Amino acid sequence: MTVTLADVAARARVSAATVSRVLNGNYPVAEATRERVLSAVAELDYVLNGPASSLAAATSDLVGILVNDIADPFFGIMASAVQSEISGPGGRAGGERLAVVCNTGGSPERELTYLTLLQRQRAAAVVITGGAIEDAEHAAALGAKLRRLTDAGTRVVLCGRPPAPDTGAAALAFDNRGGGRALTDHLLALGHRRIGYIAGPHERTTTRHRLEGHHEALSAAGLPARPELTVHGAYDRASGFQAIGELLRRDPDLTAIVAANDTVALGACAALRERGLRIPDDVSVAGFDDLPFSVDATPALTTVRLPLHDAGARAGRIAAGREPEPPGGVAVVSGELTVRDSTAPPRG
Amino acid sequence: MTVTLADVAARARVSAATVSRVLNGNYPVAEATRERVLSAVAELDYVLNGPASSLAAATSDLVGILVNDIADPFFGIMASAVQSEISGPGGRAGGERLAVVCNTGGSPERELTYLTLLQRQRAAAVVITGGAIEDAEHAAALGAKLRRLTDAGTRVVLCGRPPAPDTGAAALAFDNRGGGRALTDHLLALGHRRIGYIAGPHERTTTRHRLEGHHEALSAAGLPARPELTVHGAYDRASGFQAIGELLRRDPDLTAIVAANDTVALGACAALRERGLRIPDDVSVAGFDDLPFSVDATPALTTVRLPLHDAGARAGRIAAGREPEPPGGVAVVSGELTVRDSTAPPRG
DNA sequence: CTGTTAGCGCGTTCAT
DNA sequence: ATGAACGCGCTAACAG
Repeated sequence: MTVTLADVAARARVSAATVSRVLNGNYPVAEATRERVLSAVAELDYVLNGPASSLAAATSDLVGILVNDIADPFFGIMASAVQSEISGPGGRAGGERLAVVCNTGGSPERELTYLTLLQRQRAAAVVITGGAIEDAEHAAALGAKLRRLTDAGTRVVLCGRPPAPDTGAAALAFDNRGGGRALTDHLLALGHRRIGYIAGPHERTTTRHRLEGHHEALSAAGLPARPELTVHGAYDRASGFQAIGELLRRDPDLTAIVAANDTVALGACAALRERGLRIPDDVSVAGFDDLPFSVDATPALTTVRLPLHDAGARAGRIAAGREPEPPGGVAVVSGELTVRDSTAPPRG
Repeated sequence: MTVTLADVAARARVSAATVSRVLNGNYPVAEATRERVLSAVAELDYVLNGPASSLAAATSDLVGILVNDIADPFFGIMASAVQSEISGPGGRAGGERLAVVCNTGGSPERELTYLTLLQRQRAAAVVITGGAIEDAEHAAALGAKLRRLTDAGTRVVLCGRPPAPDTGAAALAFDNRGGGRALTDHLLALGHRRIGYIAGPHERTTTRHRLEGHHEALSAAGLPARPELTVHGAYDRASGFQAIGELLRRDPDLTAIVAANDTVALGACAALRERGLRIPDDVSVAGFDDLPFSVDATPALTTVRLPLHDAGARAGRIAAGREPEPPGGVAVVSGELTVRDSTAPPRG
């Protein structure tokens, strides 16, 4: 029925082992036989059996990518970059590696489930994107799982997430704290003193670090902490939209809003506009990430640019073994304050 | 070294076959032994060997998703939806299926390469998103490849692409022509007569169909064809930005612009603003797709809403065998004209 | 440089 | 309801 290695071997009048060697290109094979094999492959329209190959070799060409949601450009950009860099030397026949994208929805359970599924597939590597969930129990379970993966030879790279010590995983961590601080420093320098903060979900490192940066800036400026000016919500547009109502109720004289990310910021902008408030004349707004649409918002959004593509590409290369891990297994990736038109000095 | 079925069997004092049956849940197993097996699995921290399982069963739990670029929300949204629907009954141990996302970059060669790679993996199904490339040679090669896949038992679903007759592939085709026509009809009804069109790349069904809809509307209104008012470019922001310069040079008195999609439209808006033209006062602009950011553009973008999530979800269910194929293997998915603030009657 | 020999770990008959 | 035996298709020693 289906063509196998043996069929190709027979056609090319060599042994199956030789065909395998030609296909994987790892052993020296005489040019003449090589060509004979390749034409037999072409003539029979032979396609290697991946599962059989992976079984025998005890490793696959699959690279897992864990994301919260691939529909969110924040993750889409990283996943795309990872995918573009994972193929190359080291892979099986042809060096092509396949990206298995797993939407965790930010759920700890699904994160673990997908890691088990990737372990089952004997994935060559796993890239985990996005911030971590700060829950001791989950952290322990995740750490154990990562260790089992790395022990089994799966390369694990954390992209945009703090290091996981003693797991064997490499980490490219975003400097969310520094970015958060730079953003609030910018608003402070413009003269803002009443700043509302729309934070992400509780218990996520990304949320906490960005918020800590905000607080650092405030306290460095000698401003008192005003916890009532921080509201939490999801990393989505609706959250930003709703938060404006709450924040304005708590302090109608806010002159600036910092959002957890650009998507939230856009929701906030929409809510402000709906109330007849002008940006940045009445209220300044800042985001985080610098997603592609942020430059096209009106006014163009002040934000912190995260090199999502570059970080993803590097994670992909590390996952593919094409680039060494960063020294100590950890590299910090900085964001860059990107001032545009949505922030300006407060009125008066 | 690594725990195998046999180890679990020994621990549970049953045969390997029984363990397999428990894990796959396809055969009746006594409740008592079932529990014994499951606790042995837990105690030994056993993880099924996917490649071995796939080899023996001659099928895998992998579902391929071909996209132009997963970083583009147009594809990200569909891929996310596919992914959310592919798990469930019919899959191996646990029913969990994994999504293999392949960025083709719109290249015919990579499209074929990835299909071969998925064939190699014995993928359970393949979902191909986005428009097709109109090249006879490639169409033939692709058709042959699809037929080989379906013959081998891989379910193939085209999502947002016209049917591929005689390949065994199901198709959910977007009504790009109807959407394109509705959009231009809308502009015509507003009174526009000089309409520029920024089309996508040549040789793509999506480009051609949207453009044909545009021409249908013009000719139904008795307007002469003005080929010089159509420029082609990529489906990206830069293309829209550049096209404005070209179109305005060809006719400085254009009152409306139709873009290949929302991303292109945003680039066009930026270029218009840069020239001091106001939208929609001086020039109306319309997009296509209704991506999430389009409602937040200022002014909010008039566009044709494509149910990307729903279409992807349906494609996922069909791929997973959880929903029957549409009658005749083809379903047309309509877009919905969504009028917002970027279009208005021309001045004067 | 090439052939021979063993498995890789699991699913699936066929018995019982 | 359970076990024994075989084979899925390939890679990796080991010879030569």
